[in-house]
Amino acid sequence: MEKIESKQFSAGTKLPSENELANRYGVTRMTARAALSKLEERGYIYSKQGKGRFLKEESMQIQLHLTGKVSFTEKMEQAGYDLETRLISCEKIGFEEKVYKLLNCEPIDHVYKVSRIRIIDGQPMAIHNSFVSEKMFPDIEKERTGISSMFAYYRKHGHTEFASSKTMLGISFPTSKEQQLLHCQSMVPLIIVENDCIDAATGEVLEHTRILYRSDKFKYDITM
Amino acid sequence: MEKIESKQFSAGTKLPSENELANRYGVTRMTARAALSKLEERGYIYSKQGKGRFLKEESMQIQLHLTGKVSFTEKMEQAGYDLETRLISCEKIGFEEKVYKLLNCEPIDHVYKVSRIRIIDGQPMAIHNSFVSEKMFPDIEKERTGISSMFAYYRKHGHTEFASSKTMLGISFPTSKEQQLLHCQSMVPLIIVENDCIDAATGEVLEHTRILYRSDKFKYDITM
DNA sequence: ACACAGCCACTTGGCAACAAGTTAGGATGA
DNA sequence: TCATCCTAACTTGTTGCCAAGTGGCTGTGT
Repeated sequence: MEKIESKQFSAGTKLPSENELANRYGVTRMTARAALSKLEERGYIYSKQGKGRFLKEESMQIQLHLTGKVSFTEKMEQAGYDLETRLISCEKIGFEEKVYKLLNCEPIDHVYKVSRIRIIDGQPMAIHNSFVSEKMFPDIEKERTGISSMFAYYRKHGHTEFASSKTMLGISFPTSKEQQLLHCQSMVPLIIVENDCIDAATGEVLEHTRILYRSDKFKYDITM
Repeated sequence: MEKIESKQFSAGTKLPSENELANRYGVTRMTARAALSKLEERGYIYSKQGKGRFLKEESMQIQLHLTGKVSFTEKMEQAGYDLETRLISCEKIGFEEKVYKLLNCEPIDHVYKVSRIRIIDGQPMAIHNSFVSEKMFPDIEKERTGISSMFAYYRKHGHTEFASSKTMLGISFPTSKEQQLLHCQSMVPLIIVENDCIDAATGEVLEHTRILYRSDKFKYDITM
């Protein structure tokens, strides 16, 4: 039904009005409205009352090697992007069986969630969540505001070599909070990548990470 | 706004009616309707006029190692799933610069698109598109109906060892045709994996593949 | 006591009229 | 001639009412 949009014009060109689309395709205005709303929720167009609907400019897609060992920061700086990482929150979380198990924690242990947002060329692109146990890093509560790079933080605690566990990829949609942080609509899929960071020397699990990427901003390279 | 659904009941439990939701959250019925429609388009719920809205049963997610070298068929049979692959179409395509370039073809050459659907335990899960040049396989037109496994077809033509090129991953939404084939709603994201299959001996590009996975049916393992 | 028809309350689906914002053009007046 | 205001014709946004489908309850006749 919304095959009209596949013609893919560019820039801020104006779309036909609801009534025009309805007449042209022999449907009611409500049907045309629903189709256009879908496009709006996917982030392809925007609408202004009294004016019309317009195509958003297509933002470039950044190529990202998902399976690599290099850190996100290094990848982006190496590719010449202006990356800023901002701390959103660092809070104790309630009991989550999955995370606790991965960190070898009991229900009475405390686990912190360190949330940071990745901003590239002024655009928020991903949310990086690190789950860290207080058991492993007792000073996490005090250090909370000063954390910029997790790797730097771990090095300060004597961990030098890192390894990665099995990494899983899934798709989800942003919560309203995540929509605000990422400046995106409710129907923009997020790519969720989860794995653990392990101290290569001792085998200890340092953190569990859950990264939420805006699926429309990246082209993911998963070559082995 | 649709945070109510995150409570995640299970099975075919009935949801509160539009009016009840509207009253409870102090919004209009249209707003509640819009939120519920989103959930319906994502494939989480279904609605019956006169009865109400109900949760769909959550279908299991199949774990799939995306970066592996083993073929999809082998992966699934090894894991004990009942996999059926059905040929949808095998047609000449118009000129597409990207595909033609990858296959080392000129605009006058003919390229075929072999479309097959992967059905696991009776449920359509993925669409597998192979782009093959007539230059490389002159009998493709005649063989079109008899193709079940692409690898078997290539072996018949003397190619024995295969390699894979760079593999790219992206997200998209299904066209109405793809919705029919995959039995899914319009807002179910598809994971698109693209790469080339190369004859390891000669280095020739045999095919370009574009696989469309239903994102809600798989958990993807991208461990290196 | 039981069968059945009709009615009512509830559900989702759909539509039509209205509201609100924008723009362009023409009438009016200095 | 030019500035200003008003109106009309568009756009999207919102509201309310009615249609259609379902199930349960009740009254009525046998």
